[in-house]
Amino acid sequence: MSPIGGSTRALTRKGAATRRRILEGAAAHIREHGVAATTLDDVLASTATSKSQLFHYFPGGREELLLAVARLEADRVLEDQRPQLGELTSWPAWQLWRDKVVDRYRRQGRLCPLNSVMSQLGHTTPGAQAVVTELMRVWQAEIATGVRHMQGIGEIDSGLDPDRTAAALLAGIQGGVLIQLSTGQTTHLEAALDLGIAHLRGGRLA
Amino acid sequence: MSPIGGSTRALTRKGAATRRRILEGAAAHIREHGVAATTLDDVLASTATSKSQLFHYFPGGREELLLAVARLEADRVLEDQRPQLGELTSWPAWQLWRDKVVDRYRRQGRLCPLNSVMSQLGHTTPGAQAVVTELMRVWQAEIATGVRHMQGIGEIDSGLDPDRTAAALLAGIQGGVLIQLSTGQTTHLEAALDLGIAHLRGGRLA
DNA sequence: CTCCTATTGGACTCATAAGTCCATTTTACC
DNA sequence: GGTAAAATGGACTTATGAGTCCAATAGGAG
Repeated sequence: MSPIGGSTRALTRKGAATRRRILEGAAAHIREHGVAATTLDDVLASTATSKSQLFHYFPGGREELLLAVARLEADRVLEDQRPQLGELTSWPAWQLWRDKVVDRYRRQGRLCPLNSVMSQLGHTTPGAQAVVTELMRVWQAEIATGVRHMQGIGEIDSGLDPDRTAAALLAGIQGGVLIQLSTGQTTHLEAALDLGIAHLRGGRLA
Repeated sequence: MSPIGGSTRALTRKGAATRRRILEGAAAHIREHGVAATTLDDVLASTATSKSQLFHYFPGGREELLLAVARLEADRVLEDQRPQLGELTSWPAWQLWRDKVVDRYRRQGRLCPLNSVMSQLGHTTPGAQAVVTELMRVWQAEIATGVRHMQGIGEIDSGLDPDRTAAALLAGIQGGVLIQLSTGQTTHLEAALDLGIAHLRGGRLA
C-alpha cells in the first residue's frame, strides 16, 4: 500500500501538508513544462520548500517523486471521465462519454503529463509499469462493463467479445491522444472513438 | 532537403562513411538501451569515433543526432510494412498486412526507439514534430488508399469515409503499441487491428 | 608536388542538477 | 515546560555528460 519503502513514517499535520504541496507543485510544473524541463530545484522554488524537505518526504529522490506524480495523474485521467465512464447504459450516454474524453484531451493540449513521466521513468521500471498497467486495466474494465450492459438490453450484438472490443476502443483512444501530442489535432482521437462506437452499434453511424 | 543547417558541406567518401557509422551506431544503441541511457560517449565508444568527429558531422550535437535517428526509425517503420501496406487489394491482403504489423511490434518488444526519441526531443520541437507528423500522414494515406481500392471493387461500403476510417485504424495501431510498451502484450494492438478491419468488412468478423 | 580543406584525436571547460549533511527550529505528547 | 521526534534551511559534494578547442593527419584537385 505505502509507496516505495513500505515504512509507514509518522507524519504530523504540517508534514502531510508539506508533502502534498511538493507533490502537487511538481505535478503542476510538469503539466506546464514537461518532465524534462522540471528539476527538483524548480519544484522547490515553486513550492517554497527546501531540498531537505523534498528528500525527507521522498527519500527515493526524483524517481520516487515522479512516480508519485504518475499515480496522481493516472487517477486524474479516470476522475476526469466520471461519472460518464461508469454510466454507459444508453447510446446517448456513450456519446456523452465520448465527448467528455475528447474535451478532456483537447483541453490538455500537447503536453501529456502521464506520457511524459512514463517515458522519463522508462516503461520497464516496475513501479511505472504498474501504474500504467493498472490504469489500463480499470479503464478497459469499465468500458467492457458498459458493453455488457448494452448487450443485456439488446442494444449490442451478444456475439461481440466485450473485453476485446473494449481493448480495441482503449487502444484507439491512446493512439488518438499520442498522435495529438505531435499534430495538435484531436482528429484521430475522434475518429477512433466514433469508429469504435459505430462498430458497437453494428456499423450504423450515430 | 538537407537536415538542419541547410548548408551542404563537402563530404568525402570517408567522411560519409564515418557519418553513417555514427548515425547507425547511435540508432543501434538506442534501440537496445533507450534514449535516456544513451550518451554521446556511448555512441563514440561503440563506433570507434571521437568527439570531434561527432560534432563535425552533427554540428547541432546531441539534438541533431537524435533527430537524424528519429528520421531513420520513422523510415524503418514504413519499410517494415512493405510491400503489404501498399497492396491492400483483397481481404487476405489486409490480413497479411495486419499480421506483419503485429509481428513487427512483437519483435521490437518493449523498447520503441521512435517513441523514445520523440519524448526526449519533446513533441513540440518543430523538427521532431515534423518527423512524426509526416510518418502519420503517409501511413494514414496508404491505408486510405487501400480502403478506396476496396470500395472500388465493391468490397467496402462506399458510405465510409476512407481518410477518417484510416485515421481511426492508425490511432488503434499507435495506441496498441503504446500499451504494449508497458504491458509487454500485443493484445490491444491485435484487438484494434481486428476491430478496425472487421468494421471495414461491415461488421462481419474475418 | 603542393596547397586547401576535410578529417581526426582527445584533453579540457563548463554547466547543471541530483543527492548529502548538519545545525536549528517546531511540534506532539506527557 | 520538558523532551524526543519531526520538520526545516541551505550550503556543500559529486557525478556526469555536453560541448569546445587546437594541433595533427589524410585526401583530393590542379
